[in-house]
Amino acid sequence: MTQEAANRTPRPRAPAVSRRAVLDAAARLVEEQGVAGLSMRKLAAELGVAVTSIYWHVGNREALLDELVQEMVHGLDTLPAAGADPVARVLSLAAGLRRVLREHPHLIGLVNERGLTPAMFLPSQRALAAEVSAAGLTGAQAAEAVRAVQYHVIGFVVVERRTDRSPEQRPSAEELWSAEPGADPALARELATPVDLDRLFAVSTGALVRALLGG
Amino acid sequence: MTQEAANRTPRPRAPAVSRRAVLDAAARLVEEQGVAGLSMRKLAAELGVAVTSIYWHVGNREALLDELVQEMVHGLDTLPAAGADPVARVLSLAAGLRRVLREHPHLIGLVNERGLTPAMFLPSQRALAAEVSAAGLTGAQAAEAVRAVQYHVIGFVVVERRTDRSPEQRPSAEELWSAEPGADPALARELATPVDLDRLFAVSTGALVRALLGG
DNA sequence: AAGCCTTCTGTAACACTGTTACACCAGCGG
DNA sequence: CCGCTGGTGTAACAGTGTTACAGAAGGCTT
Repeated sequence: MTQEAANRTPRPRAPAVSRRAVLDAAARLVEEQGVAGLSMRKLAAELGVAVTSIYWHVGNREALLDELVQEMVHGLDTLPAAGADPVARVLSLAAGLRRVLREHPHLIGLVNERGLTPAMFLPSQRALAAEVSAAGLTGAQAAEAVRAVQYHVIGFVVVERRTDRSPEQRPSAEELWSAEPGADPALARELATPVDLDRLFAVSTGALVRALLGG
Repeated sequence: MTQEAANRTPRPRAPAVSRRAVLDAAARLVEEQGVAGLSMRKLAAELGVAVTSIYWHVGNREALLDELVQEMVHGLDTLPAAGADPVARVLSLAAGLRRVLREHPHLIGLVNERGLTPAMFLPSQRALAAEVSAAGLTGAQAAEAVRAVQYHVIGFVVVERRTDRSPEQRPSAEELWSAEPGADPALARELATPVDLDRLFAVSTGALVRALLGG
């Protein structure tokens, strides 16, 4: 009986912090310093309060993160699908999904650790399902197409996010490929170039969707 | 001067632990309990030695993990490509890459945090490049195909690994889709079914590769 | 043989983490 | 006035990575 009790009575004495304030401060900390940067003591200090107050309001760290994730997931809007044909519409959904995921870098990991992945991706899954149906696919084949696109996008974002975060890759792909030309020098030269993630996403997702939808 | 000095002289007094023993014990701990389960004190206790000895031999935790990852990466064999046509050969490479990644669950995260991704994936990238060239692609288009396949496979494995690890998903996809049939009941029924990851991988990768290679 | 120098180990501490047992204070209802 | 409930604070426990420092033991030079 922590938060429920607090909400029932209109507080006897003005509390130093509210559950809302704790959640907001925690969200800010996570956004600034990542999940590892969220410590109960830092949070308490930030709010000018003792640690035990935090615990009283939110239970413990795990519950706090649970709540944060719940709120973030509910804050995600349903994506609009734009375009004339189903392929274009699915691609716009994929691009939108990628954009949303990139805007919430810490979210994917948190969501999966908490077993909320299906809930989080249900809106996009529903939107994808509608477009896949419109493209003429049904049953198992349609389900596979939906999931294939989802896995592809989520996986891509996870990988590209890591590419972003990582500092200078020590033996960089550039050096490695410059050292070993291989059969096709033009290919080696290209692979020695930094990745254009936007383009790579467009190309790979386009290829996948067209193949799946038979466009 | 920790490890280098130790290797120069044939040890004056028989040391209680060797750098090798530390690395092996650490690898075992990581394999059993994950990266978070590797603590310097646990490691020392396991070896019947004080913590400072660990630090003397490997520097610190970060350097220890660095070394572990280096060894694991070097232990990865080059994948063989099997099949008649380029599409089949690329697919066999993709399947092999997935298999290897699944066998080392902790590796991907560690590698990326340490900026070793290009070094780790160079062998598979080279193999993919050869097959893509054999399929007739050149230059930028070939490079995009190589990278698209790589991102797809790595992303898929990351996502499916999380699916595995996560405990019971709280509002499971099954419940969610049973509650909301949508337009195509057969599709909803399929999406309410647990994912067959092997099949999904085969379907999505097959579609992607065929589209990229024009097969 | 004496002394030093390098290698390696141990003790004990610092600062940090999540968490909790416990005391306390203030306002409300009886 | 008394006690109950809501909310806060102090201080501790166990755990983490890391390090300053004290040693011990063998090889080297003098």
